[in-house]
Amino acid sequence: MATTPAVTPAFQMIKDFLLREIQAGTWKEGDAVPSEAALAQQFNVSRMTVNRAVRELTSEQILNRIQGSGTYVAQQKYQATLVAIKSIAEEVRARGHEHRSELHELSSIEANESLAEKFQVNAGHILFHSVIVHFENEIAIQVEDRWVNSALAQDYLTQNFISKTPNEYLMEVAPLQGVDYSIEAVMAPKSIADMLHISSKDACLVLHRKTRSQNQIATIVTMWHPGTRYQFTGSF
Amino acid sequence: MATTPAVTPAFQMIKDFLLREIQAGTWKEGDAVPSEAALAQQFNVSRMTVNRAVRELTSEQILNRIQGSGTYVAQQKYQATLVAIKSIAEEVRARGHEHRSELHELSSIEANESLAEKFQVNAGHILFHSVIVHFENEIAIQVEDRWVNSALAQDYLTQNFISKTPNEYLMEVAPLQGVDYSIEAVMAPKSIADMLHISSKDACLVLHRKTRSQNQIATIVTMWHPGTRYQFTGSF
DNA sequence: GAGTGGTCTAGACCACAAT
DNA sequence: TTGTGGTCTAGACCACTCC
Repeated sequence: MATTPAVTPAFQMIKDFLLREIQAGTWKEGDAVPSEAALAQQFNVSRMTVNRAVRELTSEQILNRIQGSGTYVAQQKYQATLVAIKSIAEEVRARGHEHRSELHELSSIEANESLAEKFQVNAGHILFHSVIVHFENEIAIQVEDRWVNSALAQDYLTQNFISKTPNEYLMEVAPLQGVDYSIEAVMAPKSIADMLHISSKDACLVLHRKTRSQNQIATIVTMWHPGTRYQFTGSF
Repeated sequence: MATTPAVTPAFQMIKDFLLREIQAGTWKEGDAVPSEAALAQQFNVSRMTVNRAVRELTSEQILNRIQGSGTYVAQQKYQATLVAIKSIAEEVRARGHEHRSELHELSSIEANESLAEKFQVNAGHILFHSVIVHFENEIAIQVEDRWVNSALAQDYLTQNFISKTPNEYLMEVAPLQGVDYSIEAVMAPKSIADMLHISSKDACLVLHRKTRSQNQIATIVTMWHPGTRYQFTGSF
């Protein structure tokens, strides 16, 4: 399944190259990437081959092209879909509000059977666990209960989650491959209700999310939101 | 050769042609469309130009290509994203369960100011209103409270919503242009709780959705789900 | 005017499917 | 073996942007 074809087409190699360099930060959002002519020379292929690579990346919204001007790295697409990979801190700040977080737990633990199964690792595999409460203008809006695969984020424990959220840190060290999620409404358990400063009879909007990176399960997160003051929105 | 002063590029004309013929039913799902060589001859263009048209339609999931075999019309595929435009009936049946619905209200009404604003129409504009409860294996899973723009679905009131859900009907008469949605968790109001056969203290997962079609607001729907037995899931 | 992307050609060789 | 798609070339002309 994961076997690479014996021969990768030239246009694909160019796409891979561009994606790699963008990921590596060689060109940042808004920067111009090399012209078709330059890439054609660099890869020793015809311009049409480069054109295909760049055109496809453009249709994938990785690049923007402006005729007569050049090709540029597109703005990172704020996850179009509902389940924002975008950090909650960013979201709050985007609304012009103040974001603050409280770290309630940060630990390392050997996976028991249940966790090991969820992460598709062996029992005993080291996992990191953090519990953080996020505030918007001093009002609690999210409890983030996160499990992290140590194989993908060795120094998770030494992070300072007050200035940089786990999301922001993990996006850096483990490029996202895919996401599974589910959303449900439940009554808040006492522990969660306390952290959110709501009654345990109140409805919570709960987002479960599992992210994959480098063909492993990277994180499993449960986010609890007070139903009365939080909602997911989106459009397409 | 004679450079075409084409306002529309040749590859785009070929895409349009194929889309039109598929829409018209010339080729149905699974049917083979003409080969690249045949299209090149028909449009008097080079094979590469046809290739681009067909390749793009393939990446748009309109067509499937099988090397050595041919190009085929793909299966119509519905919204992959979370907020399924897919009807709940279809979803339930896909799980191998029985779907049943109860019509609790079906009426025509002149928009008051609030509704008129939401629909971006004048006050007094005719709107249709339906309230339907959906059951999965005789367990209530959704209350669907729907407002419909009469301009886009004149015969909404004469539909038999037991055999065909509003969703299914509307998808036919008003091709979807876009969707806005939000999801929240709330305590069930008494009227909703009764229809779902839950306690009014229970958490409900509520999906608000506004669809656009033909540059108008087509429908505004609120879907109430018992939090304990319903969740949204997805991946990307 | 130089540089960029947008499009197109008329061939070519290959891998794969159907026969 | 024939027909199909998959890829690629080495040019070309055009529209547009930027200097």
